[in-house]
Amino acid sequence: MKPRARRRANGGRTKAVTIREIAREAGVSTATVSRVFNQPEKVTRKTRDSVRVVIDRHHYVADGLAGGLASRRSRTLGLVIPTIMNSIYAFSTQAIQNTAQAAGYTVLVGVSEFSEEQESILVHRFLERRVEGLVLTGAARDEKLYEKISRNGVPFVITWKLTGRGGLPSVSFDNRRAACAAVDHLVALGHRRIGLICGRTDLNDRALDRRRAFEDSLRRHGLTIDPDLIFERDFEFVEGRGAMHRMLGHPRPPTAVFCANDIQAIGAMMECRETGLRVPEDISIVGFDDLPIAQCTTPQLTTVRVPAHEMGRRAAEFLIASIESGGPVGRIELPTDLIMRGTTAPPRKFIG
Amino acid sequence: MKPRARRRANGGRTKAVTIREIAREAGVSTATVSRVFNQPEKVTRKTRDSVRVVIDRHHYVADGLAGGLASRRSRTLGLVIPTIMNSIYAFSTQAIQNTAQAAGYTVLVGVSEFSEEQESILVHRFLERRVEGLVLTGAARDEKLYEKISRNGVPFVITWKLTGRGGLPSVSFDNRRAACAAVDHLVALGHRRIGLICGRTDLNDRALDRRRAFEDSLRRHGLTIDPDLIFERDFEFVEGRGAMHRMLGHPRPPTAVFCANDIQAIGAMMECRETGLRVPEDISIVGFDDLPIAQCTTPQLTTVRVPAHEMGRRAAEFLIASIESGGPVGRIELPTDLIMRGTTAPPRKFIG
DNA sequence: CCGATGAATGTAAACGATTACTTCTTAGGT
DNA sequence: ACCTAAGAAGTAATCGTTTACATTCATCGG
Repeated sequence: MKPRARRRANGGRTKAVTIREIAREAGVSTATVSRVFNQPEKVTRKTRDSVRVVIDRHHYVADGLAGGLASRRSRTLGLVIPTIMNSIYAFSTQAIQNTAQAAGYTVLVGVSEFSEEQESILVHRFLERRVEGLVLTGAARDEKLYEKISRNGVPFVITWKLTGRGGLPSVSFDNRRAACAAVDHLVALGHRRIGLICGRTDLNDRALDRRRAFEDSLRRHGLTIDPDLIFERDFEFVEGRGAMHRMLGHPRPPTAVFCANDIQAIGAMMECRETGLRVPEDISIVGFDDLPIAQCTTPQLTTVRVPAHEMGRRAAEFLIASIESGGPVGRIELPTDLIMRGTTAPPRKFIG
Repeated sequence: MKPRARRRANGGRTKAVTIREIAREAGVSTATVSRVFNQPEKVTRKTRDSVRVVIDRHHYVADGLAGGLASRRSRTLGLVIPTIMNSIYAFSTQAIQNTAQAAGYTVLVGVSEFSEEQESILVHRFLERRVEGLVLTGAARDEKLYEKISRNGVPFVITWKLTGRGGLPSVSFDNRRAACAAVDHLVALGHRRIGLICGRTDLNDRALDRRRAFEDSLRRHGLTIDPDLIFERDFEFVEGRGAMHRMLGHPRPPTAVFCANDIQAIGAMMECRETGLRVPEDISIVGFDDLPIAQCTTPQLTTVRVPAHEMGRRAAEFLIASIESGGPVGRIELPTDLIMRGTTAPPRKFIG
């Protein structure tokens, strides 16, 4: 007859008070207490106040798990982003959070670290938590995951990557179109030998789109694509810097470099400065994202502005509308802008 | 007799399959299905496999709300950070996520935007979701919130701010000690007129600690504290830049500036460069945080390295240990390092 | 061959809310 | 004074799991 261990999972901390206890002490039914929270207008002021007193006295917090189970609503959205380290995702995440919060939803954020497996695990966890909608980043994932999400009746929307018409739902700008604008700008300035620094295209379909656009644009203008001038690296200043270092070591270095994100672009600029090259006189650089820091470099970075904030907001709005109306999620294309600042100019020979 | 609307909250999307249905189709009891998920070793391989087949066929995902309710475990941690925009929080958040995930917990991230009210709302939501532990940022909040958290039996730990011994639980470095090291360094180099750029101390007790340490250090060295050289600004490059601009416009500008975070420090450096001032020959700058970008500026930024990653990891470990043992959370002080790089040097007059 | 042992599985009572329905009040119209 | 309608509050079934306890069954030492 060993003494039954009383310690529960929460370590003996007691959390006894339930809606029943509140109801008892307030002298009402549990239904009334529930109404005080969810439809206060249906309860007399007098009753409401007396219930609230008891609630406050106990610091009572209703159990959302039980509530969600009973009401079949979790008021939760799931968001999967590839990394939390690149601040560009912070903008869309922020926007989603704000929009969701305003509509009474909470956002679960998951970081996949560019791993499809990780992502799949996160989605599964979100589904377990009965998220009512899902915001995904990019579209590169096994068909089965979409199947699983759908089978569980959860609407979703893809961001940061525009899906084809009639395909999966998405709210995004077009990576190809945006990257194309950047490269075209360099070509228009007279550059003929252009390098590329981008993310790893095997892990990141946005990077792939941008690389493809880069190559297409070069081809379209009749320029050669030199694999020696294409670098796929992680999103770190040092990686951009390292890539630029190798590019400058090339026997025929480029006169311009398109960096598919600002982090790498700034790393590349740093390397140029270190090497004694002037930007844009000796070499032009275009970034992508338009992070706040792009305006703080010297010279200021020419870059592609992506509507991260608006994308997040509209994706969330779209999803919430779908949840509440039961309708399908559609497809929205957002525009991007090439912001011409100080890191691009015609190549040397064109000036002299 | 209007036709009863069938549309449910999820918009008619059907999610019918429950553990009961799985059990029925697999020809076992719900208990066995539950065990296949939670204690697979207690189920025969044969049974297990046949249950798994049914699960896969239906893309069945167990309802975590019901599970959590029944088991009284949510396997969830709550994390409140002031902003998602400053990447320094990304490091600790990342570490917390990883640690939690490895231990089987999911992290709910809430962004308070430096608002105490927002924070209070987030904590309430987390409590509703039955988080088993809470990681807070800073210690400046109404006593009642701690009371509420405790009354709900949830252990918590404070990060980014070291609490007094015997007080609230925390895992952090000491902001004052760290800031002090930075200022002492400048004084040791011979600087006598030193400026400060920091966050808004009315919203941010970490910024307050750093400002206090700055003032204490100056006082200790017998230097005057000139309010004209103290700027409290938001964490943006442009804000650091603006503050530096005003500082340089002062009739007696400082020979060194301590920036209580790297973002503002880099903004300040940019302004110096723009004005034609050389760093560190004309003016010294010390940052705080040691963001990756600090190594990519020219010259590299002298700054205080904070153990963001380790802090996150240990805070999560500490919390999880407390959850699982039922013991209290304690207090851990982590060390910081002053990383001397290229933005600090003796003031002009000391060289000549 | 028997009872004990232990592993595998089943039974059914929680878990703590929500909410469709029912009951009870009260006010107003006639 | 009576009937009705609307508003307030209560009753109790339900949500989909987990898990303590019960049951079944095969194995094994004696």
